[in-house]
Amino acid sequence: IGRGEAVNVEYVSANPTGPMHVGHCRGAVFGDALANLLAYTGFKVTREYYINDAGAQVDALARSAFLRYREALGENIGAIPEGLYPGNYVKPVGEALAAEHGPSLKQMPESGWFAIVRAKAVAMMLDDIRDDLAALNVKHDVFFSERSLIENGDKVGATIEWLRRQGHVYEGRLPPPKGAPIEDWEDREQTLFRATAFGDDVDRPLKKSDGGYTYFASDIAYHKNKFDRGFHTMIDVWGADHGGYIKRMQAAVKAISGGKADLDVKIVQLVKLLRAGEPVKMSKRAGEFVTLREVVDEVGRDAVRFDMLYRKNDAPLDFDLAKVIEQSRDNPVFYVQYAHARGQSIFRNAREVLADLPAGDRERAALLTQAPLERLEDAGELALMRRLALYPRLIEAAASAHEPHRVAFYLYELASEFHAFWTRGNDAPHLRFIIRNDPNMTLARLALVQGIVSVLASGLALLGVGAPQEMR
RNA sequence: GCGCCCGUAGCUCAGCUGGAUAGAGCGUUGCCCUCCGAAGGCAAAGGUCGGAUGUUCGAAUCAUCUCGGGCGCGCCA
Repeated sequence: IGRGEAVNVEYVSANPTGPMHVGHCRGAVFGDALANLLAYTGFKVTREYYINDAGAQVDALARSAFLRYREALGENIGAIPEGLYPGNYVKPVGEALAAEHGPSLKQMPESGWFAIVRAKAVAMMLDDIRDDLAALNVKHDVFFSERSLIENGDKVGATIEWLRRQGHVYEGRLPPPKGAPIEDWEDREQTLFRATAFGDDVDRPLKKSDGGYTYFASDIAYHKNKFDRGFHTMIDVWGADHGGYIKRMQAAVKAISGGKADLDVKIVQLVKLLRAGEPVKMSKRAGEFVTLREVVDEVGRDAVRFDMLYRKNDAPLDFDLAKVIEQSRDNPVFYVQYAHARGQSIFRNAREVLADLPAGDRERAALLTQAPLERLEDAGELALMRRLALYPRLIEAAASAHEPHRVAFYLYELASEFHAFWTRGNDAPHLRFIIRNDPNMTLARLALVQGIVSVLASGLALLGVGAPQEMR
């Protein structure tokens, strides 16, 4: 269905100010699975990570790193001040700076060391993030730096001027917000994007009172950059707290593309982390939080990925560390993987009846295309075949709706029907997959199993979840 | 006040973009292994799809309104 159309999928919005925490992994997994799905259905997908390395937060990181640097040189720095990052993960940055520069940075004024320290800190944080993403099996093609939009020739300013020439930017005043009262509200003339002309509720500011660009302004420039690179279909994956930002970004994409590009924004809701039903406590104040890595190390990436995808993206999600490693039916990951392993075990055992059954996946599948499928007449077999036949349409629907969770549910249902039919072999031996005195029937059943195993493996691969040969 | 998301069985959630008596897991009740395929399976009970109007031959699905919950609402990203 994609017909080679270029699609840009942007996901993971972790600031490069620390390791990824659990809150990030849902968007990461969702975006990754969606990208898989689109690539599988014929789109030319570019997976993109937008690095928010231009705001005040990375400045705070730089100051935190500088303190750790002085600490690494033997200074007693005391408590990390409010507003900076107190976490221990900043220490290696300080140590690296000390090893690289010795005491020389300390002798400089802030204007001298600041850019150096910030660049080093961001680079090291980004390395951590890449490792975290790899642990989750999440891939990106492009890491795009927000800062690069400003420093390599002011692309943000250029975009604003471009929009101004189109009549979409003007200097004006905004009414004060209706919601929570703002303490230091001052009515001032500012640079505004005419978002209301494209369906938004109010025009949006592009410059801060200190003269810098708003985040929105650089985001417009970024999306214009995507459009200029040839993307007419863009998908952004954001956290729930950014919901109010959708309209203005869609308005901006319309404006910068002259209506030619389309932006779909997928919001992933919050993940509540539980252990056996009890909320997992985290103390942000101490700079401690549950990192993505801790969770992956504890329950494995298959469980994290499947569980995150076994729910609509716009519904909140409870993630129970104890439940996802349970080996039972109420754990969907296990249940689906078990079905795949069961199918594989049939192939292993079938050699007792069909000694010349090829061991290779491909060879066996080729042989089974000759199987006498007309002998599959039982209601359970027919149901399974019907289910298998739905797979291509299910994939298309999931891809065009941008809803990977449909794949997860489908796999669960397929696994369920497979387990049910398997169990009927207990009471009705003629329904077993391997029939000792009837190699032809065995062949037909193996063909059915081949279909099931192939579809399970295919679907699991789209979700980025492993399809094991046997359960341990 | 405004915008967006959600509301389906006791609980957690699906519902294939409008189609037939609304589904699954958990929980409850009752079953299926002396051994060979029980990490599994079968069955029962349980729902005015938050509510109201409307569109339609037909609505959990679309529209309007309403109630309840979540998120957001210059110069944070």
